[in-house]
Amino acid sequence: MLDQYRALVSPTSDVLQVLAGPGTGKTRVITARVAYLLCVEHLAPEDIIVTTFTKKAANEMKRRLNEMLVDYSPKIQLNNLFIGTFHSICVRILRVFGSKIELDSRFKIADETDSKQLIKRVLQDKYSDAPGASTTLVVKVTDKDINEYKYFISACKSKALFPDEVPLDLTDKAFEDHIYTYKKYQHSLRTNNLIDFDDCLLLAYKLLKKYPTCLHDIKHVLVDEFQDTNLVQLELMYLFGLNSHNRVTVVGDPDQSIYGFRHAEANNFYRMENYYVERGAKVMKVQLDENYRSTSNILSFAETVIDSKQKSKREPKKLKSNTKKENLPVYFDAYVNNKEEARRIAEDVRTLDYKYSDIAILIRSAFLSRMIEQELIHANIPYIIVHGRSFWELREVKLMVDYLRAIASNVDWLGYSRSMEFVITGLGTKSLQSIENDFESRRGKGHAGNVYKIIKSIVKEDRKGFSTKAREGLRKYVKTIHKARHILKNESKEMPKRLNKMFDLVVEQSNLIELVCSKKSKAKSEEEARNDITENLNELKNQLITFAPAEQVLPEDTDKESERLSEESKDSSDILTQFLDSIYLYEQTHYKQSKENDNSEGKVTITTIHGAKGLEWPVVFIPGLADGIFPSKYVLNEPNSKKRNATMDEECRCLYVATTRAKERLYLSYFVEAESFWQDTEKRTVSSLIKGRPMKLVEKRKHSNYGRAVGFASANKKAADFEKFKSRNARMVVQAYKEFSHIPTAVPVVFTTAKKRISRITGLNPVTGAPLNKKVKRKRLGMGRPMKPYPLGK
DNA sequence: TTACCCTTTGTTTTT
DNA sequence: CAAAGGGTAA
Repeated sequence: MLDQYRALVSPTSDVLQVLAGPGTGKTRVITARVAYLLCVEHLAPEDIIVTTFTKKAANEMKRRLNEMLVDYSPKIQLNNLFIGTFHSICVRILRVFGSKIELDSRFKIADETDSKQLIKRVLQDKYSDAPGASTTLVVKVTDKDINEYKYFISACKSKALFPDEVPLDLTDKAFEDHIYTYKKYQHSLRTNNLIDFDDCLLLAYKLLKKYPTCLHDIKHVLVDEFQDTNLVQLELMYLFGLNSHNRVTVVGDPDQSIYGFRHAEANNFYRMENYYVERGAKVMKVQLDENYRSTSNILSFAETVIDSKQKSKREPKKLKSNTKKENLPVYFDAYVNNKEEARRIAEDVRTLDYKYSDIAILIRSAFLSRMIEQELIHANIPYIIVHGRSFWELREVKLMVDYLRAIASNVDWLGYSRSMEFVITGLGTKSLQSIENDFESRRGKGHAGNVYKIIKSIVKEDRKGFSTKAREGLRKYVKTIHKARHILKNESKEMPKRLNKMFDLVVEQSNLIELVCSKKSKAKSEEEARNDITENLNELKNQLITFAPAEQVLPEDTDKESERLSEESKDSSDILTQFLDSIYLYEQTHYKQSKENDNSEGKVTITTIHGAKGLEWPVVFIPGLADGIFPSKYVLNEPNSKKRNATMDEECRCLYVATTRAKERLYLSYFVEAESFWQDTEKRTVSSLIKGRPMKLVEKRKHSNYGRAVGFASANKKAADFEKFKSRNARMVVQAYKEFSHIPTAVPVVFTTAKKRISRITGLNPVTGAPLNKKVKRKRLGMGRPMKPYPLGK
């Protein structure tokens, strides 16, 4: 408590670093500090920048501030507080001042799919432009290539390096090639008037470096979760604080740094200290180590997870537990397979004397939720699952968002091309290519370029080179866009109503539901697929019409701006643009709930560990503690030992974060074998994160219903017979042929999935032999994103 | 040039 | 199971 107070009133003219272990009241300190700045130092809300890790954290902080200040000084306009993620703050700055660095302020944010698509295109062009390349031979660009370049580019951007500034790496033979690709990629982003995630930061950095006075009013900068900042973000923090004589407060915990894969560097704590000391500023450090959250058993266990290697590198820190709860042991269990594990968790959840909302299941990877959901449903336990991105990557949702992009912009080629390709039959690769060439050549000649106009003229002039079908489709497409824009401008109605009408029109005119339905697999009945799609679209519509744009307004750039904004009806396109921004900045969260009914018991939470950051529950389950899962197989298979050690340390910290979410009860477990439809089963061993740790605090439970894998031995024997066949399909066919020989079936000539084949030939269920007409009810399980959700272009 | 059928292949974490 | 890639018929 004393430490918290010291942090709070530390002189605001000094730089302040708060090193706050888990559960030590970090959020409380940073919120109180903001309140202090507002009330005691009388700073205006709009003169304070607060960066948080997520939008949710920002809202939570606003809520707490409001609570604190509502009686004391209700006049303070909290809505003017400059608060949000680094990304969203930077986007807001760029929308206003972007023109100073030749950025069209109507830019859109490119998501992962967009940027991969563009990189793919750049690579393809590079290969076909190469001397001696055959014009007919299409070079295959693999996903692996794309990811490699993407990673390289992202790493550069995270270090605030533009293509010309990347230091020459003589050890890297492909260096020039990488830089070339980086350059070309930037160029193609600009052509589409897109900026990618990293650009949000990089371009804001470029802008502020050149014109630091854009933010001349800022009097204090606060950064939460500082351990997860990367180099650009650090540089941005310096720039934000430039006009306030380095009045900066950062809060974080190096032990909880789990975003290294995003180029975050906990080292920033030291970098920052040196930077300010060199500039003659005084750097105050406050360490919080009194834990108000967890029992001492949980804390001691957590410390053993992170202990050994990492601790020697930094100042020792020992958390002291300050809670009066009963000090229960940490439980650790092994199960035969993931189904048994999930079943046991469900049983525990049901029998524990806690509200469901007090219980969380934290998983390393999203796909692990599937089995757990299944068993929770089976046990009739309500749950809520925090979807990261999967909802936004559903086909129908992405498609609709692409439509919205096309409506909001005339130059968003990716939005146009993807929605057109999907919706218009008869319009294929070549037709799209010719439109794109047209667009790019016009853009090159100094014109702004306008996809909308181009397709409109194709329709009007009956341009050659397109089939009748394609032209008819285009005509309808243009009409839909036109009508949608018209509805948005109709000022006699309120905005939500306009949006609603516009949305319905697009869905209806594009025949979107039927189209998506026909391309979905036939595993579900058609009616059900249609219901799913409609439901998802309704969810999207709901998000759109209830969307409230951020209120914080930056002072307008008085230089020139706004002439071109005036031609487009500002508010309607603005709201779409802002909505799209919020989607691409991951500010829109989507929850999936097991059931509508809201009993007082609440719901169990399922989330990834990364998504659990900053949260706490009385009861926490951490399943899947087996090598290959947690730590993930990518870490274990990393050939470069230096990298492997670094990522392994990060896995340790990840488990540290997970365990310290628990207040009273902590259940750890793992399984030997996973049940999965398509993956060959593989035996697993205890996670090396656990193995070898002092386990005196841990208790293994004796179960009455320790599960068994059914028919495991015989399955193995059979599988051995099929070894000689190379493909899995071949194995399946042979296996099915043997196993289902009681069903009258022909020897499969073509290798189709065996079960599909048999059911098609016999009209019988391949497993039971029963006639095939019962429709099985199924729910979409799992919060993992749909695997590769959307066509990545040709 | 596009549509369609078949085969192969595939799960980290996220602003 | 779900989606991408490859081949071929129309």
